[in-house]
Amino acid sequence: MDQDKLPYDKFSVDSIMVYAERLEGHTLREMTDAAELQSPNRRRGAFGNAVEQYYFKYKPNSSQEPDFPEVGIELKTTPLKRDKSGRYVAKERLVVNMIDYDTVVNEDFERSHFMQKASKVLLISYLWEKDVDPLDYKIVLVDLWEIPEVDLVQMKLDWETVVDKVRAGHAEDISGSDTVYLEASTKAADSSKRRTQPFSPVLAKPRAWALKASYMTAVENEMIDRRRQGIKRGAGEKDMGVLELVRSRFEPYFGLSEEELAQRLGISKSKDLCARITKRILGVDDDAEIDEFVKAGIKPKTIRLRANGTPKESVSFPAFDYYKLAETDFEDSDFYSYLQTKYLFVLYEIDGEGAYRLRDVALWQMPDADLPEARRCYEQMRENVRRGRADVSVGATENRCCHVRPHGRDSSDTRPQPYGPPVVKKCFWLNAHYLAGEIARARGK
DNA sequence: GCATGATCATGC
DNA sequence: GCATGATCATGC
Repeated sequence: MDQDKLPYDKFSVDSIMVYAERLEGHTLREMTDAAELQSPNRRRGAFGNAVEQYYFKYKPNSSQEPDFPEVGIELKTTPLKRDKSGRYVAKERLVVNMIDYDTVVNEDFERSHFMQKASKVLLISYLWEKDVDPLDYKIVLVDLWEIPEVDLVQMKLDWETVVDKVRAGHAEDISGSDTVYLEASTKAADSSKRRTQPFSPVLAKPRAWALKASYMTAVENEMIDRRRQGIKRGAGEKDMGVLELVRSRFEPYFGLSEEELAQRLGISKSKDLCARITKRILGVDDDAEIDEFVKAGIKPKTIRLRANGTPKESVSFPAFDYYKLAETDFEDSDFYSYLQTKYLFVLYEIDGEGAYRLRDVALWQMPDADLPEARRCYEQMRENVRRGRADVSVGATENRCCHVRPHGRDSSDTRPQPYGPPVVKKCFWLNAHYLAGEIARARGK
């Protein structure tokens, strides 16, 4: 391709951005002469390639070089979709670059390969819609993105969590659930592809640095808001990772009983006392403060522990729909998305007098290694529904991680099932015993 | 102490 | 009025 014919000055960030921003509010069909994309929807990345090839007029490459090498800018296209309430959410994580286990162990975060790739990104977000030709995706946002100061601390913690595992010779134990904003996400699901690592003979899955979807959702919405209002948000002075920030909020209240907390925070004693205490301590009423939380997609859960550290109760999720269960694969299910969520466990422990005292907080997400077991529970219940036996649950003794149990107003609160009579509402629960181990692990870190 | 069915209480 | 998070109650 003839360099002289580029419709922008490749040496000028401004020129590139002015040209790029013309895309906003339009589709590729409107803005390029691309008549068709080879087998649309078929190939992943068809949209991104088309942007590079037909709009910016350069050949897509997968080399180490930035896409705009003269100014060190990386081009990233990424899909947004609308959730039930019409808000934009990132459809997927944003993959940055492959992790080379052999070299990453010698890097430091600030000068890492990841930071080189992620430090300056021309982000193009488009609205993904089912059954729509990629040429007709509407481009929602075009902006230059750099990792915000306030996010660097957590990002670095995430990076080091992963790299430390490689340094310890345990690249095969890396899990996407280890981290908060940045994750080491698996590439190539098929088990034939495995990579060597420097400090162990064990082969590990190939992984790439990626910004989590929940993080991208926050980033993109913030950019969209900012563009709409034409204002710049001043960066705060947060110097802590999410867990440290949250813990520091809770710390003054550790050791207090529910009654003492209620009194101290001016809340009446009720069944959702713990939830309200959590809200109050987190300062949910104050938008700016919970920002960190939303960005990380973290959901609080109250758990009361017995003296031996076992939760008094299992933890429930929303009730499921029997029709939906019958026809939805595990990976596409709500249950799966609940398990892909990071939770803040707010832990109360019973004392000698039988009063529950706020003891600790811990971040938890189901480890990838346990997903197959959860999947087994899901499939077993799905099978029951397909046999017209939604009344049959999956017992806590049948599955190491989770079980199925009623979850309605009362026994008359039923839902229809596809092949049998209506059955009381049910949902998936995390086994109290499984949680005991997971909580110990999460707190041990 | 544990498994499981049943129900409560609040917010939206 | 329902969905949801949380907890109670019973039987072994």
